[in-house]
Amino acid sequence: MNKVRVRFAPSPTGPLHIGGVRTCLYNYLFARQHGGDLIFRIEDTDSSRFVAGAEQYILEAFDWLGIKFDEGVSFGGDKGPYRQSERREIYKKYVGELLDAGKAYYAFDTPEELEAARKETPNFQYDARTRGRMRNSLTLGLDEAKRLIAAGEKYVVRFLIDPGEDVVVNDMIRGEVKINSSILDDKVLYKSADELPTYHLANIVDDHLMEVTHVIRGEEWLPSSPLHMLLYRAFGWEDPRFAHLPLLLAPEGNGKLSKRDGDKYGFPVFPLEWKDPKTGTISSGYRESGYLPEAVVNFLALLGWNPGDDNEVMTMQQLIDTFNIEHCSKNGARFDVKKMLWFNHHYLQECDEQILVNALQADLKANGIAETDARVRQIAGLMKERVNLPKELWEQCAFFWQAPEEFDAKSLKKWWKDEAPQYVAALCDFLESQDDWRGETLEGKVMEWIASKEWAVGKVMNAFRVTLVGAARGPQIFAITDFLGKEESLRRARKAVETLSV
RNA sequence: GGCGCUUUCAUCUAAUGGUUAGGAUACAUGCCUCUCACGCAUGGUAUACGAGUUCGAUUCUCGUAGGCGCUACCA
Repeated sequence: MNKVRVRFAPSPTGPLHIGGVRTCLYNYLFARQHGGDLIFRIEDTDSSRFVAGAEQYILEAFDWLGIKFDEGVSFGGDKGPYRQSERREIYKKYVGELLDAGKAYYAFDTPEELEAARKETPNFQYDARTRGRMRNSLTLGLDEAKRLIAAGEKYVVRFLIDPGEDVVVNDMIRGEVKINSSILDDKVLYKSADELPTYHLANIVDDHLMEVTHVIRGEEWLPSSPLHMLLYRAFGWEDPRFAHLPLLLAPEGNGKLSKRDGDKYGFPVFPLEWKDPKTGTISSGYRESGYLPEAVVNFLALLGWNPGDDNEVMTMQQLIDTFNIEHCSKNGARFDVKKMLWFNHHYLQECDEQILVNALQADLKANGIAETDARVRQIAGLMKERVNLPKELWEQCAFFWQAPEEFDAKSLKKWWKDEAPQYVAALCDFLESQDDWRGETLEGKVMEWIASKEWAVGKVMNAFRVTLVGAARGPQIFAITDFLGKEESLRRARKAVETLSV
């Protein structure tokens, strides 16, 4: 039994899509649970779509998420180089092999000629039926082809596909998928223009040379997997096992999850924030939006797979232990923003509070407030169960630093009834006489006092709360007075009695 | 258009040739309680449709419909 080796092989054309993150996560889980290797390969065979910084971005994203590679670009290994643009000579050799064996041929058709052919023939496909009338080494003859190449004419190498054969792909998730070779066109394997192969050739050669045992990728690759099978066969290589993962779908409506959906529904579709180097457009990222990596990983893992029992909250190690690729669902999964938030809320409760402190400090600074970490930590601990994202903290707890200027209409209607002003005024007088302002002691005193008056606790306390907070919300009231201190608490309460009774 | 994949609550999903079709999120209600939130409890909502096989189908087969993907000198 060979060692399990899988790879994640993105194209550096921009920020990594969250769907790609999930694909990589599944590869990682699969590799880890089998004691195998995860390889990081860069598929930059399309020189025209290369985006600077994308590779670094992808690396940083996985580092943040806690997904570790064993081998590949920036990780080393003895099967490199791991950047396809650095493997030109390797691909040339294998393209030559196919050419020599008559399993591939040179084609000289220009993009314009191909365009014309498509226009002329509906559903034009470069294949057994049409290659005979195109400009290629089959119609021109090999000598003429060689002459054209020597004369510097641009060409591509196409894979010669024999029609009428059923190719069976044995998918670990879907079982046997049968596709007839007639529907495949003579795929371009290599282009002389940039001396690079296309994805199809590079991916087969690399997977073979890097001894990849399992190809776990998105469902969009399923239709071209028979082509890949045929390529393995043409080289006489053993093909790896395949698993085609269901796609991530937009939260509503049609299609797969796209960048637009993120804008539309207000959630990130990228792990990290990305600034487009050309347009300067900024796309939000999970990290910068305040999502915790554990939450993102946990949520993503469950989008298309589940452990078979009722467990949902799982650590990376638990995911590794229970992951089962054959248990993946076959149908596309809609991205549920609400559940993502729920996971984040959950992990926020047990995360390092310094994360919350930092987030809140940033907003305090932005509002010109200087505060010690210790006091901010006190509030963060009080407020975290009320938020899904750290950035919601400030709007939820700004009243700790800013006395209310306006009062929530609904809260007033419910709690600021006729007797309210006199309750609060009397309470203020009582509080004025208290020397021990610590929350715990104050609470007992106040409760006693309210009881002695035979007033309803709720009516008094909520009226008081509204004067302090500006609304009927927030944590335990003596936690608030504790933080505000005697002077500020009384100032707020008295002022509110004044303004609200006018 | 062609080819392929797919179809269980609103969403992610579990399960089985015989179950009251389970869980989670969301939603609603109740409890807790000085409010909000948390937590706890409860509740409603699902096997796309039509045939066939079978004593029995949500499960197996076929068809229909819907969804999705691919159909480039992109990956």
